Order: sequence, then structure tokens, then C-alpha cells
Amino acid sequence: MKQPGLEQSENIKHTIREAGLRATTARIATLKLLHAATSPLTHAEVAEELRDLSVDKATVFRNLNDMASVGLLRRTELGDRVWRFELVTEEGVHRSGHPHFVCVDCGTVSCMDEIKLTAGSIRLSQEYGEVTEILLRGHCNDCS
Amino acid sequence: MKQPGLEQSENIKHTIREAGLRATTARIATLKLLHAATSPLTHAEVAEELRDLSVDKATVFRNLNDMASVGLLRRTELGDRVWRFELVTEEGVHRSGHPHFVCVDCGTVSCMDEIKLTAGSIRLSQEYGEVTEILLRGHCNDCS
DNA sequence: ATCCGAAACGCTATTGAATTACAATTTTTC
DNA sequence: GAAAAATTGTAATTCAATAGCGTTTCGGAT
Repeated sequence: MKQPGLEQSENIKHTIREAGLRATTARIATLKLLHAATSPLTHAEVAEELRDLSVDKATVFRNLNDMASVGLLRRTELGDRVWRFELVTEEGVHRSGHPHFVCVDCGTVSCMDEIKLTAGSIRLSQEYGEVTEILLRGHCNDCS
Repeated sequence: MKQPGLEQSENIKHTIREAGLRATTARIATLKLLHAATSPLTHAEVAEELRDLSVDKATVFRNLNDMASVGLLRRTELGDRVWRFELVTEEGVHRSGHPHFVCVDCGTVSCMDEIKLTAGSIRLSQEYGEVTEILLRGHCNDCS
């Protein structure tokens, strides 16, 4: 009989190390939490959940930011001055710089892969600069 | 010879009163400032400009928020946990939200008035939801 | 398996935008 | 011009987020 929890931990460890970070218990727990979550979580929410493991708030902040900066997580701001974090899945292909749609109500981030804003972006680049991220905010169909 | 400054003040006074607020010097100065600005201004920027008139920071905060809540200003959050305010003009393009370009290096915000993402947005709305804000991030021409 | 340097942690203090309490002042209306 | 109500100044406060620093832990090399 397999032990799914253990196997998941090993996968997560591997993922963290692949990203160039050390696989600490706090980081593993953070990723597990975000993996189970159905919407982006705030610093405070993650810190609350990890308090049982006696993980300090500052550590949670640092880990979330660090993992976001290496591409494991996506950091979004919904308009209430609070950062929210969600897992960047393998198949999500966050790399290629496609637009994102963020629901300001539930925080869900949708990747608009198929939308072609490329031509417009190129035209914009000459006027304003190099566009690295396109973000649309609004109320998603589930929330409105 | 007309006095354009005075006339503008009278118009602004009228606008403020129409919105149901009292036309105080701080509010008039704030609207004049935002009228002359080419991009949204932060609380801090407005407060800095109004310091000569010995207007307190708290007053600037309150006035900006109050005028935003009655529809004279638009309050936006561009991802750096700082509110920015811009004029909502009666006739202009500013009526409906226009895209913003934010330089991730220097923080400068540009209003992309002339860019027409409207058609695309309408099309997107059916797929994802109601788009209320369009934001582009990147490196502006001065920084790259 | 043990060692060691770098990375990460816990704790505490600090920043900075934004908000609030309350008394004093200004604006509007009569 | 005077009274009522809205607005302001001052100072204190909140809260997310960040930074300093000594200690601990991780992970590759011996």
C-alpha cells in the first residue's frame, strides 16, 4: 500500500530543489497548502495554517516571496493591498507571457492563452516600452 | 482679458458642489492638480504638492477618498500597494477606464488613452467576465 | 556518516501607506 | 452676519510587509 502523503512530499521536495531552493519543512507545508487550496491564499492565511508547525510569520513571508520569484508561485494583488499566492502548475505555462485575468472577488487567476494581444503589444512597445506582463482585472463569470 | 485660473476655479467649485461636497481650498487644489496631471497620482504625490498650502496629509487622504466615492475621481491599485487617483472627466475618454502602463523599474504610470482595447474587452467579457481594468507592466523607454 | 559553508529560520524592530479620534476651524445656508 | 454641519489639523494607530541579526538547518563534499 502506497503512502500518498509521503510520495507527494517527495515530489514537492524535488520541485523545490529544481527551482534552486532548499526543501525545508516550512516550504513543503506551504506548497502542500497551496496545492489543496481552491483559490489564492494571503500571507496571513498561510501563516495561520502553518502556526501549528511553529513557523514564524516572517519566514512565511520570505518563503512565499522567494518561491514566487523563482516561478513556483504566482503573486497577485486584487486591489485591497494584500498579496495573494497560488501554485503555478506545470501545464499552466506561465512562462510565455500571456495575459492573465484576475477576478477581484475570488482572486482566481485565469491564463488567457488563446487571446492574441501580441500584435497590439508590439505596437505598444514602441510607444511605452517593453511590455512584460498584461493583466486584466474584473469580475469573473462565477462571481458576477 | 479673461482670467483662466479664476474661471477654472469656479468651474471646479461647481463640480464639487454638484457632487454633494463642499468646495474647500484643499479640494479645489487637488482637482486642479489632477486636471493638469498626465497620469494618476498617489496620495503622497498630491500631499507633497499641497504642502505649500499647509494642507495636512490626512486631509489629502480623506479628500481623495471622498471625491473618489462620489465619482469625481477614479481610485486604482496598480500592484504596488499604493492607491492612485485620476480625474473622471465628463466628456473624455477617461469616462470609461483606459489601460495603464506601469514601469516596474521607476514606477511611472502612463495612461494609454488612445489605445483601443474596447472591442477585445467586449469579446473577452463573454469568456472570462466583466473586465474593469487593464494593466500592462514592463520597462519603460527611459529605463530600458 | 560527518563536516562545513551557505541558505534559511526565529525573533524583534521597523517601515510606510492608510485610517481614525477628537477638538478646532471653515463652508454653506438662512 | 450667525448657526449648524461639514471639513480640517494634529497626533496616535492600524496593519501588511520588510529588514537586521544571531542561530539553526540543509545539502554537497570529504
